Amino acid sequence: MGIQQRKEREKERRRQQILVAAKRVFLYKGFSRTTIEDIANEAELSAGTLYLYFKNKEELFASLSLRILQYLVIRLEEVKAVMENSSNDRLEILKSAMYDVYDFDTASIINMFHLQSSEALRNLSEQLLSEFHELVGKSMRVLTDIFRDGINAGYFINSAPESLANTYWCLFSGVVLWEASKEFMEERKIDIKEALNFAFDLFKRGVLNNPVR
Amino acid sequence: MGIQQRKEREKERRRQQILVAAKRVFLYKGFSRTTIEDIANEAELSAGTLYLYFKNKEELFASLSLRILQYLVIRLEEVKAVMENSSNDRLEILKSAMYDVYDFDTASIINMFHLQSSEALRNLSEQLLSEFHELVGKSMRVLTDIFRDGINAGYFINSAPESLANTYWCLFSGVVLWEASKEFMEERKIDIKEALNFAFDLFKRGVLNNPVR
Amino acid sequence: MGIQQRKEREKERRRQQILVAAKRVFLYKGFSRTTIEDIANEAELSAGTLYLYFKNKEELFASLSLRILQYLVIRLEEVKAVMENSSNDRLEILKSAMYDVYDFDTASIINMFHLQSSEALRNLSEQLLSEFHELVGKSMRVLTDIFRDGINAGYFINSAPESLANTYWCLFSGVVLWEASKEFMEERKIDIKEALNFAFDLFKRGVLNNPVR
Amino acid sequence: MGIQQRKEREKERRRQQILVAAKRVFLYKGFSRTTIEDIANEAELSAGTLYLYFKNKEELFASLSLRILQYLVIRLEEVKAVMENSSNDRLEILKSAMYDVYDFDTASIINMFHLQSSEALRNLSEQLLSEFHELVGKSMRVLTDIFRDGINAGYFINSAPESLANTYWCLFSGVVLWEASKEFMEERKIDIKEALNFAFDLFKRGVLNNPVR
DNA sequence: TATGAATGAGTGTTCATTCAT
DNA sequence: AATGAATGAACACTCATTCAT
Repeated sequence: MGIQQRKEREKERRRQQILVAAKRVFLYKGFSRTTIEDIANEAELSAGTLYLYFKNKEELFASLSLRILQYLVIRLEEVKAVMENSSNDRLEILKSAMYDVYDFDTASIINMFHLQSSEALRNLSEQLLSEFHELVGKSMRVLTDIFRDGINAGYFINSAPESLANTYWCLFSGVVLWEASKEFMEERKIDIKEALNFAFDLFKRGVLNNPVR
Repeated sequence: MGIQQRKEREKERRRQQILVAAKRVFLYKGFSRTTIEDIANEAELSAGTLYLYFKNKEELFASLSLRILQYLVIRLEEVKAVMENSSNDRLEILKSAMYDVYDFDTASIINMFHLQSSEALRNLSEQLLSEFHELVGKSMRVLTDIFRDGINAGYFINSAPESLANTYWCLFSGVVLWEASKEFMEERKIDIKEALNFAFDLFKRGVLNNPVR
Repeated sequence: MGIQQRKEREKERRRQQILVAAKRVFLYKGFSRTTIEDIANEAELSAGTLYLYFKNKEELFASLSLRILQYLVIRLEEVKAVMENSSNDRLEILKSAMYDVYDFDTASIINMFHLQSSEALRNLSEQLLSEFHELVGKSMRVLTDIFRDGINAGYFINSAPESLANTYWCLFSGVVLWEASKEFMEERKIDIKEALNFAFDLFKRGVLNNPVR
Repeated sequence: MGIQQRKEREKERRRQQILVAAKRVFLYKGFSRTTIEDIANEAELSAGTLYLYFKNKEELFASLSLRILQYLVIRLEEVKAVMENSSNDRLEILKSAMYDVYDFDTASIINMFHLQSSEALRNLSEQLLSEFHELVGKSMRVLTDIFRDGINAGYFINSAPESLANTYWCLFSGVVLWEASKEFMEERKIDIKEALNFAFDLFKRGVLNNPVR
């Protein structure tokens, strides 16, 4: 039925409309200080309507983070797959994947790291927390595989791949959070990519086995 | 006035007592979910009493972060001073200073990065925010000086010292937040120092000009 | 108009379908806790549709009670009529009528007494309240007639027939409510009839003029 | 400490003040339709204050019912004790105890029967429900003992004492609820005692073994 | 100085009812 | 006639903050 499909599409569009609004408000105000009313206003809907699409505020927030994490996992798996047939600079491929994810939904990346690094995590239901944990774990495992492969291929220094993955992740989240925080404190637009670029290059210098110097 | 002084001392001691309690609770529950009552209970005082020592919840929280930042600035300045007369491994000196700060008040370091990286920052008054900003800025400037000195001395790769300082800071905060978050998610005690060590060593490999390999 | 009539019939059937569903849900959840959505689900209709058949939730609830009361009045009038030509045991006839009513729609009887005995009454519109009052009044008047007749015929003790009717009604509602409440509290099926039987027999002993003992 | 005691007394007085207000409002509006604000207004306090004395609305409501039930149990146990040494008319003693309870707190008796007979019961927490159930059970057991004793002493007809107790309780609650309901529907003051008196007398006629007629 | 009772503003969530399709 | 998305009013409950004692 065409009608059926149109309804589906509209329902999905409405969901997106709410997610977009939520993303903006959460980014600006953080989880606790954002009210359902705020989001409803931003989405030009009534507060009650939000509950037709999301069980509660927490799930609305988590949806955003989960979505970006899902995308991250997908991109990382692609990187892993590509790498096996490639002699290209592995860290460049990885970096460009991270940028993809970052560009895909910048606000959500920041929100996600806020969620990960903050008390908001303590507000999540058991269920959502474990979904979150699961996805983060998945990302870390794939990232570890990528680094393991690079070590085995002799490109990277001989070290624990888990630790490399861990450090890479920390660097990424650290830069994103810190630059976002500067953006807020100094009230000016900041180019996070530049800082990411510098950090990743430094990381590369540290991890490559026989850098051409 | 002996009496005057004793009173002062007692007042200061009471302030500390509250700060210690607050630190514990904030670490455990985060800013939003911590109630004044929680802290009062932990400090074995009544809620009203807290307001005799701190203007509000926010200031109480910020005090902790400001204190650790003040200590950080002091230690960084020492590092800077020492470095000028030293041919020792500069990054080892810096690292050991960072560990000092970390050990000095672990809970507050984590709280401070939570504050920096999260919505809590948006709760601060103009006044506190600028104090916070000021101290962070100071730290970054001294850190930048340290790296600039290292570059000039030819130890570090030729690059923008601000960017090195920035990356160093991001790495530090990234590791601390991520490990603290893992501790929460996986409900197990995690050795943050180990992760920090790995990360700093990698950073060192990346930043040294002529590493012995 | 055959079409007209068919439409009428269908409309009435739909109304019944809703009433049946509502009865079940109200019995299980009580008035306040029952949502229109609950009833709609039970009736396999949408929430909006219910408003095509009933002005609001309250009227839907009252309809059930009014229907059972109407049936009660009819049966009581039959009893009254029968009695005038009968020398049978009057209280047995009455009791069997009460059982009829009880069996006719047990859920509604309980709902009706809940309505009568509880706050729900305070929710009714002026209009519905007076309809309800009217029907209850009618029942009581017929019941009073029945007892008056029994007194005049010398079967019952000489006393105010209104009081006998009143007590009879209280006993009936008291037993029904109490047994239904036990059913809920003790989470087991209870035979209300047994308790009713005992109560009515005791009442009979009390009211008969020359009981055979 | 006198101060300590005074505080205790004031605290208790405040609790009573709230209970009195709550009782009035609940009686007038029923549980669901009564808002915390209503009670706060009636008690001339702010809504928040109520939560310093009662965990929630439900517990506030239940407190009233539990209190009257506790009193009922006490009075019934006295009746049971007295009866063993008495040849007085047992049902008169019982009746006068019931009147005592009724007079002790009429509003609460009615509220309690509303609670027992209505959906409000479904709102209670597991904990409160079982307390309620426990007290009601206790009352019924003592009442049963009283009737058993009367049967054994040959005063009452030979029948199941549980059933007598049950019927007595149903009659009591039925009369109270019905008269209270009439009071509401007909908007006039009604003498519940008169109806109770008639009902109890009829019950007595029914239950006595060798009534003087 | 310390208390803790009281406040009242704030917020997530529910749900009866409406109405465009 | 039927739908179900949208509304918005309502409400229980929390908690930072104040202030009389």
